[in-house]
Amino acid sequence: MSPPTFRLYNTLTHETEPVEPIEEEHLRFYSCGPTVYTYAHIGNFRSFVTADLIRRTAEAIGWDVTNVSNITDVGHLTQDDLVDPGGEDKMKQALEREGERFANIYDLARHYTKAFLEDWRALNLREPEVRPRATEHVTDQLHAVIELVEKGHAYTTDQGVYFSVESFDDYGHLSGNTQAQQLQATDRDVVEDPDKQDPRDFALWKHDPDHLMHWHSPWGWGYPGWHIECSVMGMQYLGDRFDLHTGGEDLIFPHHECEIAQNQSLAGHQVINYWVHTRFLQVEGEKMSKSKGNFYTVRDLINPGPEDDHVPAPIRKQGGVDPLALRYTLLQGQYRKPFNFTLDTLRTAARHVQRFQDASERVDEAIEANVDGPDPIGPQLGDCYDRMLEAMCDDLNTPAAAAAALEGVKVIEQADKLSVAAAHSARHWLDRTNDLLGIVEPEHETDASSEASEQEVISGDHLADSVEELLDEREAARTDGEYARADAIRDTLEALGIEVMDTPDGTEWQRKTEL
RNA sequence: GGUGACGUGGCCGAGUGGUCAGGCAGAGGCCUGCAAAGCCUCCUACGGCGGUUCGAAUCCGCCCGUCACCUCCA
Repeated sequence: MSPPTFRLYNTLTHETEPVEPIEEEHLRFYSCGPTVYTYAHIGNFRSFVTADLIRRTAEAIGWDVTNVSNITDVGHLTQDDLVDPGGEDKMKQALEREGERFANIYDLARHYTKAFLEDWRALNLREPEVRPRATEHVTDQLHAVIELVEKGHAYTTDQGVYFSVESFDDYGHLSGNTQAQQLQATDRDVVEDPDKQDPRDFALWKHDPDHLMHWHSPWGWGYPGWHIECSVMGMQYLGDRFDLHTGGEDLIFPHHECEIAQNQSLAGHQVINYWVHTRFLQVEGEKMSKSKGNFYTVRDLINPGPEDDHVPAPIRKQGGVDPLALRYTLLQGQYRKPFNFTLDTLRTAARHVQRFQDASERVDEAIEANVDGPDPIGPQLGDCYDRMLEAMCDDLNTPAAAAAALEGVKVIEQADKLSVAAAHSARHWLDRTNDLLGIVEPEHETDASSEASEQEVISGDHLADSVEELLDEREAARTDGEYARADAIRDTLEALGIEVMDTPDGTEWQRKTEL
């Protein structure tokens, strides 16, 4: 069977289109990464998950993938175009807020970069081929700015270098913000540079020798504008024609609009064919914000500290959720639709992820047991996989793909006995499902997770001894028909957070999930 | 005001002209000493008003509503 056609919604054309890579069967794309001035939140990661799913889907249909995903570690102004009287930027603000923790702005950026990469791996995101840092490409950015000036697309003032929007006819194509009056000076500039020629013009370089990060340039000491880094790093690693660019919906304007203007002015032609944008998520029906108490970083949910009291108590009590449950939750909504992140969805996701893991264990045991027999489930699982892939190729329809995956795991659960042949089919399906959706098992070994699991094993063992003792006692009571005593023991265990289940194969127990 | 996305059962969420989504919650049943888990069954919706059609959740128009961007934000 030939693989389905991979289709994605292209913001540039407002249509869902077949993805046709410039190089046959080789998708090359750029993903806008984070500014590393704080911990990334679950909304940030919704966007990175989209990029990851594009990669996985492309790989699943047999394509090669080259992905560039940047780290923005330059402190840009809090207002894009503003020469702030106080010279504040996000990273400087963060440094002032947390001054004692970091020796300087580079320290701060390093810390949050490291944290970001840990979260990235925890959520089973595959590594990009290139992960460039903005600070390591400032010279390249300078060259690009010089070239834009030379080509007549930019001009200098005392305060910096600006891109001349008038020099680029197609400005506004991506966002629809074509009318100049939409960008009134009062809207865009809090402090106007009197020498700016058009209110729509945006900064390529800021003259500011006092900025915490500054570099030498033909226009004196200063730092680059926000938009130029992505243009430069994208074209440096992917060339002046590549396939696709991803980011959050807020980046459509101004960031990507400006990036297109820069790219095409530098290259002289269209550089990127497809633009894919992920919608913001809401939390419990509201915009995520610290003041509403519904603002979650990734680490809030997977590894909350005792003092993180904005994290719901059930999550804190059980020491955080499985990162894959968080990932699975994010798959419950298609990237282009509004998505309401709720505790309820997270709870359900945790249960479903557990089912995949249980099925995976059962399959491994069946392979070990090596019992001869027929394989009645192989074809069903193959069909499930086809539907998953079809759904993913249809503009990353993750809810439909997840539904098909759930059907597959059900097929494995319901199989009475797993012959070794059936188990191999199941193993194959689970592996391919994990390749496509990343929801079965972690693909990275992280220090944090191995430490945590080690601890869990230790405390688990300790707990297990006392639980087993109580269960033996209960079993004895049950055999003697002393059900009142047996139930009392069960109540005791329940109070300890242990759930008891009597199965045909004997009594089993597990930690009750608090969610 | 400009631009864009979206509006499906108690909740989440598939579905682009005529047969089923799926999940969660809820109800009943099987199983169980009783539970739990699991399994089976049930709950049949498409914002409103027009239009096209033999037939519309699905196409068209208008209206209403939600969200987002237009200042940094994924």
